[in-house]
Amino acid sequence: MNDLPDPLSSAPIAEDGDEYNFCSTCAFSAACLGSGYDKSGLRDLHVLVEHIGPFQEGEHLFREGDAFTAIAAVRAGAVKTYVVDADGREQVQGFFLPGEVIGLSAISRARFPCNAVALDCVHLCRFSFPNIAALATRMPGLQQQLFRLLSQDIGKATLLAGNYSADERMAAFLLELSRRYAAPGFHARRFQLMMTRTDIANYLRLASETVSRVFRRFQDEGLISVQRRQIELRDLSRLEILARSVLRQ
Amino acid sequence: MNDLPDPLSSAPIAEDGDEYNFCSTCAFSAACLGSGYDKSGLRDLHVLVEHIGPFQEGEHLFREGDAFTAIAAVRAGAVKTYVVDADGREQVQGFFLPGEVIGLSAISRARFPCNAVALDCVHLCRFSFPNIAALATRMPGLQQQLFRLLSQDIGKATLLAGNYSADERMAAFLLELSRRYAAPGFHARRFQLMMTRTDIANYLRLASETVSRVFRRFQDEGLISVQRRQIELRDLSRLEILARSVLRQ
DNA sequence: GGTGTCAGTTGATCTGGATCAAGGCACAAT
DNA sequence: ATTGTGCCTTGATCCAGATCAACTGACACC
Repeated sequence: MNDLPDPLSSAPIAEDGDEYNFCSTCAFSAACLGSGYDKSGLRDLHVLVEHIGPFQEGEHLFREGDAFTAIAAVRAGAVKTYVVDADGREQVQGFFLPGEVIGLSAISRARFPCNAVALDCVHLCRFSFPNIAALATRMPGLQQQLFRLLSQDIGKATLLAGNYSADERMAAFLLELSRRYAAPGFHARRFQLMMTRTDIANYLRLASETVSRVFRRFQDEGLISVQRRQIELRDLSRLEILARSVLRQ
Repeated sequence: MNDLPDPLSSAPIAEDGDEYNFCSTCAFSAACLGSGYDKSGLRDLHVLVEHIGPFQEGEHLFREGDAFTAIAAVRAGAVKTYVVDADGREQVQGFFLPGEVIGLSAISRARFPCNAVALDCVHLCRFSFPNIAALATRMPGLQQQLFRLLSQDIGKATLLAGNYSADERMAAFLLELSRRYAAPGFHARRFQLMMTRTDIANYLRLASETVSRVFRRFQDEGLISVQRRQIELRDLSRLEILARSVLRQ
């Protein structure tokens, strides 16, 4: 098993006698706790958070074309976003782990450009976008955080756009997952894949058979150990060499 | 030749006796002219614009790793952004035409994640990012516009991440160029490619030979007519059918 | 225990596009 | 005119990864 920090635990923030319970995975906590925040803004942010869920495995959080009203941070569980192309093939656009923010790509057209589905039991922190944008005008730290998150997603999308081999993609994918699991305190080298081989394949633009074969070869070469969905990264430095073109540093 | 609107012309904006000269291609004009803007904000935005250039063909606007201090809208000319991967191969990330904004992907790390080079004679409108962000706290319309632009770029990057054939990619590329040329008033169906076949290939993750062959085949099939870098789209509806999976609507 | 189902594996074959190789074409410098 | 020198085209061959097909293994339900 993964060693999991309790994903639903909250971090109480004492402030002048008031106390706000931000969930520990909320992506905006940092912005709010940053220096120079507006005290009443902190209260407002707390008020406009809505804890929603649980969503069961397979349940949709939103669908392509739905009106966009809110972004959401994952509190617990994992989410897959995808579109279905003209020929009915699924293109996976991304996976979202605890602490990560979903929905930023919907801002520009005010509609969700993709579907989002729970890969296991998912809890979210929901933020009305008009409200959080209004609040951001009073909290420069929050505005900065939003700009940062949006900008990060551009970079993330650019990664898998590159022209890379199956091995490079897979190594980058595993290291990326590792980094992102480690961020909120999960184990960096042993983790549970929450998606099917087919999902991974659709994300990396490979066939699922190729995913199987690369896993097998990586295991035979001592890079990883994989058993069903349990992954252990056994040779980070060789994985990093494989992934260096994709991850660029 | 393309029929070009004068790219350096300015749109004078009369406002209570004051008059500001925003260049006609400046991507923020719209935000500033939207309802509910702050009058002094308009003045401030005007002040923080810096018209820079010209950059000659081949000259770099910035390089990977450079400190990020400003975003820029293209006033005239075309820009290519790219990275060079571990094996020395160039990966083209995007092309920027008049009216489009460069540098948004640099916000999150405060450094440019790529190189930008002029493809012909380029003029820019430069906006200090700290200043424009500060101004955005007073002009909700400007903040919205920034969010929109950032969000749009996520979608743009997601497009070419998909798993598409050479024909689909090329058709989508041509239609996308057409749409983007048309936006600031250029001819939508006849235009000049400003980049080499190799650039297009690196952008679409193809070999330049493949780009040549697809052009030739598209021409033989009556979809386009191409002569050196002069392109004419001759059958938009068939191109749209080819591109429908990529462009998704 | 049987049997359905879905996820994953493994092997055999096929193919889209890459790579390799050889010219061609437009334009600049001598 | 001659000789570059990029850029582009065209043809021949190759190969990474897709596709097709058969099978396995885990788990749920009767």
